[in-house]
Amino acid sequence: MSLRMALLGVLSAYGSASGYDLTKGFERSVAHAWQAGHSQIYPELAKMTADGLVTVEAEGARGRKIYSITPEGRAELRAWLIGHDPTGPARSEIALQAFLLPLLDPGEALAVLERLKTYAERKLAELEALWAAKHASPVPEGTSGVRFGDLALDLGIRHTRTTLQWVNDAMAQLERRA
Amino acid sequence: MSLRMALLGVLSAYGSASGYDLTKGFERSVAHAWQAGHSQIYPELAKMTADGLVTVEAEGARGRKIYSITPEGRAELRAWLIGHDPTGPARSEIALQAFLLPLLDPGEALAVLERLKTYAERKLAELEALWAAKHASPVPEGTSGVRFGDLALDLGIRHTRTTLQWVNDAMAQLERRA
DNA sequence: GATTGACATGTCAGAACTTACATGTCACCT
DNA sequence: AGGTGACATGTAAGTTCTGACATGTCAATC
Repeated sequence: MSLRMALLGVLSAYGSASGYDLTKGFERSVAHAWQAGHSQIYPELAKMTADGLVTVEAEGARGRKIYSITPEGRAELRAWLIGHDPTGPARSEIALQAFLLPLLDPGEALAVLERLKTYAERKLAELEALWAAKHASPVPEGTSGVRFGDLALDLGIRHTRTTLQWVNDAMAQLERRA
Repeated sequence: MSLRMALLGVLSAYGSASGYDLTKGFERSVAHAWQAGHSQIYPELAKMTADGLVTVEAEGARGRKIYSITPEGRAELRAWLIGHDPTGPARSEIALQAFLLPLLDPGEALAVLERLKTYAERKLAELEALWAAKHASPVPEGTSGVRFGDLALDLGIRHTRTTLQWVNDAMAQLERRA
């Protein structure tokens, strides 16, 4: 269901887009909130068309199909946003490795943490670059006067910063014991 | 693969356990890092037995099967921890709703944020209770001198606090505009 | 003696997801 | 004219995950 809502949402923000656009859009903007490859997106768009949530507005060059959201699609999205109780992320390999870390001796554990740190630093840089790029050029605003995706991006940046701080503290703690 | 590693890890920490124990253990301790229900755990244990990573050490009352990790299992787990590049969480309904929030008008958006806040508060209370419970009674330490799962739990608590702070700031921002 | 509820293990259908395969268009460069 | 690479859409096989169904044991309560 969530993939559906993500697609409806991005389509709603873009006005109209092709499956290809949506795939790229996912890579760029929604990636930190929801991931999906084209092999998941194309079939889902077909199903959503069958369900009347989106329509093929036009067919462009190179077989390009331009989708747009229907009133039913808009209604479904609204209902989900307002009525659905969301859950936080259920699976994180980082958290899992953190969980299992005490199985290793301090030297090895430190090496694993070092890698987690690299990961977090790279990710933070990516997200901050995205933020900077977004705020350099004007972007459509939503009904609430907030730029589209800004809240989620902010959340992603904060989470990544928290991870980074955690990894630093964990390393310091381990070094104290070694 | 990650489910496998989570099971090997918990088994390694517990010494030995049944599928039922592992299911409960997942609910209690690893839930914030990796989730799995019994319908996933039982078949996976069977496969792991076939692959020689765990063995049925004994069969207890009520058809209870007690598993323990084999040297091969231990090796596999170590190799994964040391060699596998982990990824952060890929999907979060919370982040997705945050992303889509600008589709709603300020009043509705505020209501959604209110719900996210409740979610984060409840989760934080849960995790902190878990922490308190763990630190009230002695728990086996790992090789690195750190209590099992403490690092991951700490990470979970920090992430939840970050989410809570974010939601408060987002609400304040929206209220300023309304 | 019957019922309730935690203990305990499984299967199955369907949904969601990943990875690889497959095909073709169009613009630009050499 | 040929090659490269971004554009563009799909399919298929296999894995993972969810939610529901199914079955039986044992201890304690009523």
